[in-house]
Amino acid sequence: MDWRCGGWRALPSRIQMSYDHERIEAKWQEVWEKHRTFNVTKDESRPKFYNLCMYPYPSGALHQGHVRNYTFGDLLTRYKTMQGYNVLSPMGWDSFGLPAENAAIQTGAHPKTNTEAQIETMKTQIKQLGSMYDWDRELASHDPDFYRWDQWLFLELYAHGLAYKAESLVNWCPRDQTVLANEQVVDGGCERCGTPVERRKLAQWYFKITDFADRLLESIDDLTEWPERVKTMQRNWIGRSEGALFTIDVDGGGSFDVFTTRPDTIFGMTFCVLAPEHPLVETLISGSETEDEARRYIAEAGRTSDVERMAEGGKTGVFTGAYAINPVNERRVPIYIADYVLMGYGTGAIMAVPGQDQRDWDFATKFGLDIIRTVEPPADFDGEAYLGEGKTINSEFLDRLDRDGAVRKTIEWLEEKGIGEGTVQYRVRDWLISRQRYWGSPIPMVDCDECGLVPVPRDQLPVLLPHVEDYAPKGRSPLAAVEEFVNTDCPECDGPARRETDTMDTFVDSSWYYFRFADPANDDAIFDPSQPAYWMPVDQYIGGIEHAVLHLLYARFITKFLYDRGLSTVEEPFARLFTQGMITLGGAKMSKSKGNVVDPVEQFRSHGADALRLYHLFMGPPTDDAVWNDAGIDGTRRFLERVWKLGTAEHEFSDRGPAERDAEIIGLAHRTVRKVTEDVEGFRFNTAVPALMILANELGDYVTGSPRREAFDEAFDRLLLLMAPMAPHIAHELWEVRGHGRLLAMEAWPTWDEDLAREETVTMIVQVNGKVRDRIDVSADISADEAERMALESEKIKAWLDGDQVQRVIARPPNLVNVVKG
RNA sequence: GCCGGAGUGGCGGAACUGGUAGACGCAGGGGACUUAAAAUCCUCUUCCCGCAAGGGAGUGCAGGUUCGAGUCCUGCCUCCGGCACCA
Repeated sequence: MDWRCGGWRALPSRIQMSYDHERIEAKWQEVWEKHRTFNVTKDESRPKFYNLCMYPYPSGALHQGHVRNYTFGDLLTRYKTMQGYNVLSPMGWDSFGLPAENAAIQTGAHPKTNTEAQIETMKTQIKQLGSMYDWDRELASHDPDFYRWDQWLFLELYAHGLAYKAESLVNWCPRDQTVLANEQVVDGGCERCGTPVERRKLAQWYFKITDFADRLLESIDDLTEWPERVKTMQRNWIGRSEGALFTIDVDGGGSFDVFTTRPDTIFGMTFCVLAPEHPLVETLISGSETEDEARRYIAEAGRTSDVERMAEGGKTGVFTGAYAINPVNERRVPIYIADYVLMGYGTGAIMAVPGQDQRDWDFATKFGLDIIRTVEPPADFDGEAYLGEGKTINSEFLDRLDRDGAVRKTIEWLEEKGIGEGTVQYRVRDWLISRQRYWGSPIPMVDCDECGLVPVPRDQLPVLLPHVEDYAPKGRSPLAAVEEFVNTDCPECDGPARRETDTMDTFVDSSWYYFRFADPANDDAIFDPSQPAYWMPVDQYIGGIEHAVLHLLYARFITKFLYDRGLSTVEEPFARLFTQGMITLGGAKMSKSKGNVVDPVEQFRSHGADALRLYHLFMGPPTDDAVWNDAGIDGTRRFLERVWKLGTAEHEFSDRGPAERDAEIIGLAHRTVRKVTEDVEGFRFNTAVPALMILANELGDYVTGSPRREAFDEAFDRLLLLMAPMAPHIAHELWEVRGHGRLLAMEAWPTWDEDLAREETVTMIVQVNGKVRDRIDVSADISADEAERMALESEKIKAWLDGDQVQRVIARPPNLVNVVKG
């Protein structure tokens, strides 16, 4: 019989009770908000769980990436709440920054007006998704109550020598008209707009993240619940290299320092190279015969971007006319200027060893310089520079040593002579945080002719961002044009002074906002340390992989700083990190500019938030990119319709005694609880949803054939409990319809009984020589001997054996028996 | 170049510590219901041979280990991501 049509009959009073998702979703969103289920305070009696999704930039329109993110996050909030945790799930807005400012420039509305309108729209949409937050803790980075503490943090870093202003070569985005941090340059272009960056020499503000490089690197090992991929990216970014730093004298006076990871090859140095921007260059070339050529080369190098330099292919450079003395053997070698040596790494100068370095080899062959091998390559080696292991040669006191031995001995020698030492270099640079843009937190510094740079006293915070009508980018901060902002009194001497007009990188905001969520309304301090002492670390952090280095590195740095200041009890902010994949359509990430956006708000109307949430959970492994398929959401909607009918139909229950099929459906329900619990713990939502579907489908069959009410109730209620974090609206409605008094969200997460979950019979497969030849239903606790006997008695197996000798029987009860014949 | 990750039906994807490859869903074929359509339901759906019973092949390619390999090992190919003239 067709259970969905004939196995039940709808009562007249329930005719209006079709699955009306719009009514149900609006109803429960209101209930949850009124009930304040997800508003929390410190509660030492329960274990805490801080669950956080990376706070969004308020674009004004929820997109599928947000939906995916918040669906995962909300699932966990609800799941952990049902498990009895005190769950902190806050939401806020990354509302400062270029996107907000650029959007405002396009619409003509002021960034503040625009941003605040967009926050309201997005908040409504997030609520429509049914995703629950403690809105009492809402914060927005453009709010003076928030950015005041950005400024406080800046001053705290400044006071401890970790914020400084310095002039150096920086990355400049000509389109956004501002400088960028190294982390914000991707493939030589601006992280936001892709425009190739230019190099400019400018005075800018930095946070001294390099002081924390070793700690940031070392504690990556403690992040056991972080994806390996992200940890690798951070390790690469920090880029630790062990080697030696030593001084090389210039023949005729002067000297420069070089860093090398291969001090063992020092006897192979046949020339030296300085970066074009190296401070010694000017001295070396003035008056030399190659002076004009060198000046042209330096000027050219200054104009071209890093991308262009590398695209050129081949090495370029100019002889300075000067010579250096190799300290180990007094050999006189030429000093070149070449742009393959970067001023920003190491000392901006190298000892060139073409025998063991391919870049130096390329340069040496192009300029006809000597090549000396100091590591013996294998006999069959036919390459150019040899980078492998080998015996040291042509190196006097290092000869015949292996690499490690030669490295150690060279460093000893340098240290004895007092000209060098073993050292460690990091690739990571200090974090450039000043921006020449309007929509950000003003840097709380004052420049006084008498006193120099003076920090704004903390009781004068916040330095309010003035209202400006003309905030279009001009290459310097729009604040510089606001006289009443710029002109101020020096906090030290009361004389006339000028305010710093650059604003802070928005990654400063996001580097500590998760602390503020623990104590969001504090007017007296960035937060009361007792609050994060309870809530931190974030137990689960969820967001996109694009922040693998940027935000996640900065946040780790600031947390370590706060830890050192005694403000944080944890040294790492995020205990468990989950990075979700993107949603693609037509082979590209969904974006407005590509015109491949599927608007979630439309789907709230057409399919409902629950169907959309389930589809996001179902569509594939949460970590992987997922291809959007319009028809996919039809499938999860159909599933919900079936559950709805199961929950609202009047089933014809039987008053017969318990039978095997009752035990089967209850067993399946218990197995489903086990499966879903394990899958949720392991972030395998894509396999948890099918488990629910199987249970619902089986329940559908069950109710058509004289079901017992007790068995149905036990199984179906478990289904609703399992669905509560995934499709919360429909689950709550059905829970109520079925007469349960308590709010489903407050019920305990279901448990399972292993005895009930155990399957009575299983299908044992019987193989002959590894090929499946028969299937036999057997008791789950069958013995190996019994399994073997049944297999050999099978008619099909006898036919396959065809009288041949049985060599061996492998029995793996209850699943498999393999009969091996000769 | 270096470091990660991944290749499974028409599609998204399942497959515990090596043990029924293709769960679940989508799409498609056939059927029921309907005046009809939609919706819903039933059923089939990896490929090849066969009327069928059944057989054979099959998880990027080539080998290997094993009673047995999507899973382990070796060597390739392809794709994706990160880093990259970092001394």
